Amino acid sequence: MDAFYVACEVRRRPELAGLPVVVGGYGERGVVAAASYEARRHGVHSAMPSVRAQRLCPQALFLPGDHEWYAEVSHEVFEVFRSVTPLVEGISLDEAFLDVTGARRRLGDGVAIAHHVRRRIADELGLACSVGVAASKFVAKLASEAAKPRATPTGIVAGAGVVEVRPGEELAFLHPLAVEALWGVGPATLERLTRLGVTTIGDLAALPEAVLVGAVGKAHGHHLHELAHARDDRAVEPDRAPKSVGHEQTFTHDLFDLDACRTELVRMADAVASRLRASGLAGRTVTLKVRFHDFETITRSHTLDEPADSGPAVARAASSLLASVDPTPGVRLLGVSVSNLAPPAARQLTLDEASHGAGWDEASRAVDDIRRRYGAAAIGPATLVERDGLRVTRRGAQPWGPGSNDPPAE
DNA sequence: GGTACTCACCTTAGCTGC
DNA sequence: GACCGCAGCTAAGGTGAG
Repeated sequence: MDAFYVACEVRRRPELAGLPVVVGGYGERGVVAAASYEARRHGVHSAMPSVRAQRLCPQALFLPGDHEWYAEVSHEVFEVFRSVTPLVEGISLDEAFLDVTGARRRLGDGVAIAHHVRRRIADELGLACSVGVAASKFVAKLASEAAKPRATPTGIVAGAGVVEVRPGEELAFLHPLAVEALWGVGPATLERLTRLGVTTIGDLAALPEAVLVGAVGKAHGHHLHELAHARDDRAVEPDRAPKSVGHEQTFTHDLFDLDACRTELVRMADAVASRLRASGLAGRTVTLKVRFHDFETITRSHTLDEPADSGPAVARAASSLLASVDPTPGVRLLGVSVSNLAPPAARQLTLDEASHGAGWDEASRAVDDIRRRYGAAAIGPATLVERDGLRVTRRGAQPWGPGSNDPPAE
C-alpha cells in the first residue's frame, strides 16, 4: 500500500488529500510512522524523529495515529487479497505476498491479476497500492518498490503501479540496484559491504561467497549471496504462528527508581498476558528489556518451568529480572516480551505456585470477559490503581513514542 | 543531538548431559 | 578422574523490516 497510514487518514478525512501529512508520535521522543508524498518532498520519511520532520516541513499536519482504524482498513484490504487467492502471507498491516499460481486460470496472468487487485482496492476501498510481479518473493518485493510513486524536491513522480520481472530477467533487474535495497542489508551490513567495495547488487553477486561469509557471518552471507544471484525459493506461507509477544514503551521522562519501573512492568505484563490469552497461547521465556538514558540497551531473560499466560506470572518473572538492574542512570524504555510460545498447559498447581499467585487462570478469564464487555481500561492490576489511577496499555495505544496522542493544535 | 514499537532471526558464549 | 566432542538448551546481544 502507498503511504498506508496517511491514506487511511485521508479516506476518513478527504480534505487532507494533497496536503503534507505526517502520522506518528509527536512528543520530543516521537518518530514518524508515515508521511504523505507531499511531506516526503521536503525530506520527511518514516522512522525520522518527529522534531526533525517538523523542522524540515513546518507546514505539515501532524496526526497522532490510530492503530485500530488502520487495522480495520487493513482487514478490508486483506479480504480483497483473499478473494483472489487463499495463499496470502501478510508482512505487516499494509504489505503481503500473494501466491496467485492457482488463480491464473480464473483471472489471467500475474500482471492481469495485479491490475485486478489494484483496481478493486482503488474502487472498493479508495486506496492506492503498488504491485510487483515475479517468480520469487524478494524479487516481487523489489519490483513493488519500483512500482511506487516517488517524491522529489521538484514534485511527485507517479509510479507504474505494476512492475513485472519475468523469469530470466531477474539478474538484469537486480544488479543495477543499490545493495541496501536487498532485504537483510541494514546500516550495519551496508557498512561492512561498503568496506569491501560493494555498492550494487551486481557487485555483491561478483563477490565470492567465502568473502561475504567472512564479512557478515555464515547464515547471513550465504543468504545474501543467494539473493544476489536471484535464488530464492521461499514459499508464500499463509499461516505463520507468532514466536513472541511483547510490549515496550519509551517514557516521556526517564524513570530513576525500581518501584516506578516495577509499576510500568506490571502494566506491560498485564497487556502482554492479555494478548497471549487472546491468541490462545502461553510462553515459557520472559524477557525484560531496559534502555537507559544514554541509549545503552540490555536484555535479561528467564525461562520458566511452565508456560505462563497470566499477568501476575509474567509480571513476577519480569520483576525478578528487574531486581538485578540499576535504574539510577535513568531508564527511558522498558519492555516485556514472552517467547518460547505454546498452548497453555493444563496442569495441577504446585504448592509454591498456589502460594505465589500462579493460579490465575480463572481470574484471567474473568478479566478478559470484563474487558470484552466494557473495554480495556475497565479492569487492571491493583498496583496501577493504587499508584496512579488505572491505565491499561492497549496494543497500539502509544504506537510511535510518548506524546503520540497529544498532537499540536491544527 | 537525536533516535518508536513489534517481531523475526542470527551469533556467541556458557552450561549440562552423554 | 580428567578430558574431548557433540547436541541441546539458555542467556545476552545484535541486526533488520515495516
